[in-house]
Amino acid sequence: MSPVACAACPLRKRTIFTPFTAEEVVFMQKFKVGELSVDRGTTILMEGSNSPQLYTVLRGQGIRYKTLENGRRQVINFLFPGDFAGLQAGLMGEMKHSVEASSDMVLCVFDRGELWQMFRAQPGRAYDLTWISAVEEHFLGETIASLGQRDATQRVAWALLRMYERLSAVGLAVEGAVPLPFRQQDLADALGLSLVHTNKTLARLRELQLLNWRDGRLHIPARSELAKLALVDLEKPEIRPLM
Amino acid sequence: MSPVACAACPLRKRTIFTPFTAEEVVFMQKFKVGELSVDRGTTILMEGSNSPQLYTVLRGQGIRYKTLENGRRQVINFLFPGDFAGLQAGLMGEMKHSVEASSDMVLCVFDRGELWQMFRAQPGRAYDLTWISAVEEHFLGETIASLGQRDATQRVAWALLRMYERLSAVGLAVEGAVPLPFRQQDLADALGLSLVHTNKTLARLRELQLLNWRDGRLHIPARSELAKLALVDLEKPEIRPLM
DNA sequence: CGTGCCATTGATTCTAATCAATAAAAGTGG
DNA sequence: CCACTTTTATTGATTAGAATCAATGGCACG
Repeated sequence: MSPVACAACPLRKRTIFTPFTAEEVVFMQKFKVGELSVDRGTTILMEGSNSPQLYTVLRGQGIRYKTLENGRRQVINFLFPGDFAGLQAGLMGEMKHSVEASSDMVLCVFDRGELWQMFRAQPGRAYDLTWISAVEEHFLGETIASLGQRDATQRVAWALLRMYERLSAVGLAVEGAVPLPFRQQDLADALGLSLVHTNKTLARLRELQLLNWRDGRLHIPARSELAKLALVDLEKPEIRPLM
Repeated sequence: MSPVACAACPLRKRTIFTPFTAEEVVFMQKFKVGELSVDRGTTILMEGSNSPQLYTVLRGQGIRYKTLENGRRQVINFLFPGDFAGLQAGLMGEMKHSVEASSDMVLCVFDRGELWQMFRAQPGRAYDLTWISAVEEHFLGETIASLGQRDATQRVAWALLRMYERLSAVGLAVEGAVPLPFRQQDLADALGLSLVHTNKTLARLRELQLLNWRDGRLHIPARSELAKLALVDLEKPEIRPLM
């Protein structure tokens, strides 16, 4: 498929993203050096590597994870359309986690070498990038709070509700369901739970009619019920910039 | 005490921080609008508030935490000399966590209104700010991995070792010990453990002669032993900018 | 000298991990 | 297209690590 022009970017229309000026669209079009299409299962960025590229997810979903000395894997978070990846390598010289595609994906590719130029010539875009980073920090803080303070049921409810809301915000909800290509093992590794316990917890939430995740689709019949259980405030979604 | 001139900043000499150019020192001196001295126990930033100020910790230590719907508290991380605070309010309009002083503290104060000016006039400093944010993201990712994949003993060892290294890097180690003003409850809330279990875990690590935290001082007799237990790679410290 | 905060220790309970086995799908190669 | 392997999901039985409950001691402070 031919690359999506920034002027016609389907994500930019979504209200969770802050608007671009015409000038910014022009700049981003220059900044964008191409598109990367990968199959499900592909490693896009590798922990410890020093990728020359930065990415914005255009289509598909993935995971960010890191591996500990003892071999255990922690999924840091999930990657959805509109998410930015590769900043760590861009600024700190190497990735501190890996990124893998959980479905087929398409990513906008930016040249890391141009990053400094962006800071000089486009302070507005630089500001937005910092903002993106601050939003990311915020979400990681939420995750820490979940792992530290929520029990298994609340954690699973919290994670799936969050993903449901995020995917809805980029227009992927169809009849109360969103596509969710992850494995139960991925969720377990994200929440610090064993696979077995995650499975049993999902079964319980399904019994309670609070959610139904099967065949790669997540159905949530009653958002607010699930939100109550998950101790989530169904606030208006966090508005943030898109890169 | 009279304010510290940026030119004479004691932190800037530390090798964990990237060097400033002479021009940057001049700019920071203008950007710095004053100093804030607070007593132990003071709330510096409040979750949900929209502070007009940004801070860099000059002296003392604190905690960042958030409170869940169920009243439980999660300590997101600890604040040490050189750490930057308030960016979330600066960019997203409100703080997503609170910041409290765990010892008496002195902070450099910057005017949030000047932030945008910094992005326009000092792309290098803007770049550094994004870098700081990326480093923060990295550490939060590490924390997530700890909460998700390490058991109680490893978590306590990991956290205390990390704090020891960080405090050493800013010159606070004296005879194998660093000042650590936190309560056991703070550590418990940071690691997602109960106070009782944290206390018992500390006692066990003390028996093993791996660490000794008492009277506000943390002694670590054999760093590498503790690192092995904590599954920590005693790499060279992460170099990062100072704001 | 009482009150409150923080640290410590023992006893008990329970959530989630581990172990084990099977079922259901999805690829793979001849 | 069908045997065969691999991956992913499900369920039951047992164990273990950490939470909760409960009580005490040491200190600082008004």
